[in-house]
Amino acid sequence: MALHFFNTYSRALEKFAPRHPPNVSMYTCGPTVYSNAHIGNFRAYIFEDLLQRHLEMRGFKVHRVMNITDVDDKTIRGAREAKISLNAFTEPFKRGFFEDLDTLRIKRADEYPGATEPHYLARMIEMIAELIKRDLAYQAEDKSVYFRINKFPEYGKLAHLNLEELRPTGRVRSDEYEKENIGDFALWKAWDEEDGDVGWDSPWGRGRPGWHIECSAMSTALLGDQLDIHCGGVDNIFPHHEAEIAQSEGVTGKKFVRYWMHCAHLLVDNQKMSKSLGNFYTLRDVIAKGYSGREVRYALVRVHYRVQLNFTFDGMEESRQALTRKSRQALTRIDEWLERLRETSASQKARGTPGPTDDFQRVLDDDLNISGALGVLFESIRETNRAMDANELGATAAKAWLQWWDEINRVLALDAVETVALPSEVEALAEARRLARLAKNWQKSDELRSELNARGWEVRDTKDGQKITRRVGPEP
RNA sequence: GGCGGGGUAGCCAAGUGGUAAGGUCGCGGUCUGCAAAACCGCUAUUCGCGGGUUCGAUUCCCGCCCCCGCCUCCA
Repeated sequence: MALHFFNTYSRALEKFAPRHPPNVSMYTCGPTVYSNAHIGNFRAYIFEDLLQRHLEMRGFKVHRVMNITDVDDKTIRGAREAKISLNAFTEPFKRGFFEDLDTLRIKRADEYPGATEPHYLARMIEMIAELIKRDLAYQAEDKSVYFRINKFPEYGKLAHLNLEELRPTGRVRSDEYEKENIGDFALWKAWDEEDGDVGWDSPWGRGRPGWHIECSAMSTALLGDQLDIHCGGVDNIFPHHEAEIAQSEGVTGKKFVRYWMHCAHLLVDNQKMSKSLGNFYTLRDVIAKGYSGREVRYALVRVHYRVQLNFTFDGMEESRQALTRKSRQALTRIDEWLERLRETSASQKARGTPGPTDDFQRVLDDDLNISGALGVLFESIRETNRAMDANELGATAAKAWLQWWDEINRVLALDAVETVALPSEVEALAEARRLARLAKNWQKSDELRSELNARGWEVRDTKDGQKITRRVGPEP
């Protein structure tokens, strides 16, 4: 099966064909920097990371943009409460966001435009002016500028919503009488007292951009009028992405996005995360409980992106076990396997056994079927381990498997961190234990093993002697 | 009410019109001085429920039940 993705717009699996192969333009909705991002946010970013990495493995050259929303109600409120400037308020969260991306081994996008950058504000204003010129937007009595959805018949197509049947949910501000239609959304929000010193001048007076227009402006500025892929969480489908289509196509007259891809929500203990339920976790919260970024990455990537993922700490334990097989072992199941493969590849063994296939990649081609792909990985590990146990894996095959791992790991990014060097006192204890074992002094040997354990090191005896590894804790 | 996603072993989770990947947990075994790792074996006659189509359905169709999410600025 060739590469296929599920397109939210058509609600169907479609063969992937970018406009200008091998180039792929990809826009992903980024964070609003008013706090540290939570694990639900990262589920989306990891899905996008998997998507980018798989595309790259398949030979595409991905140009990816992720916006940073650094002005909105929440950032303004936060800055006001902290009595600091908007920029001073958002800056630490921006920095924290990039640190978190590194923790999770998420590849950097090519650009991270910010909504308050003058260049993009200018473009937003330009787009809004064009929409007004085309009668697709109007300035209301409250001085804000709104998009006129009645003039854009396509509005609602992405979400498959019949706008007449929308229920009021109480989340619509009742004071927005000024709008012609309840569904009209703000392109430019007129300044009010709550905004304090946050605001920019525009042809419609002082104010700030609406959330949706920022994405339309930055995506088209950096990627052109037509994008290959646009991603986000399902909650962005409506109204955010619907609005983006209306604004962008309203200005350019061209089809905005070819493939819309949305990931399902992450649940915690089967409920949506919320602070009041006490099931709200930032990435930092989970790391603070002793899990490594790699373990969190695995836990968030292992379930297909269109299925809701239920996050639990039992699931975190399971992820740890899947990677390491033994919770206190630092050497992972995968590393152990790689080490054996390296030894085998350096040997003179010439016996032929089947080498790797491209099953992993083929399974991912089917709308990023990660569970199937991981199944291929674990089966491969078991089969090659079995062959090595039986002394039946040749050096050439071992080399091929190592190469295979390098390839799939460019997508998974699940390799362990570098092995740390043994401190001298650990080295000394290990040497003493080696000598005790040589003398078959098992009591002494076990005492020394306990001593090493107590110092945070794990000892395993293999036919090649003892192996000392650091116990798993937070990633160094 | 509308729009989505899902109900597969204790738990997590793929998948196919021909009779259930993988992970985790548990038990037994090979190996080991003991452990660990690795490997082997066992653990769903069955895929929410009821009909239908079919030689055959978990997979297709119809109806129903349950869970979760979205419905105007939450990834």
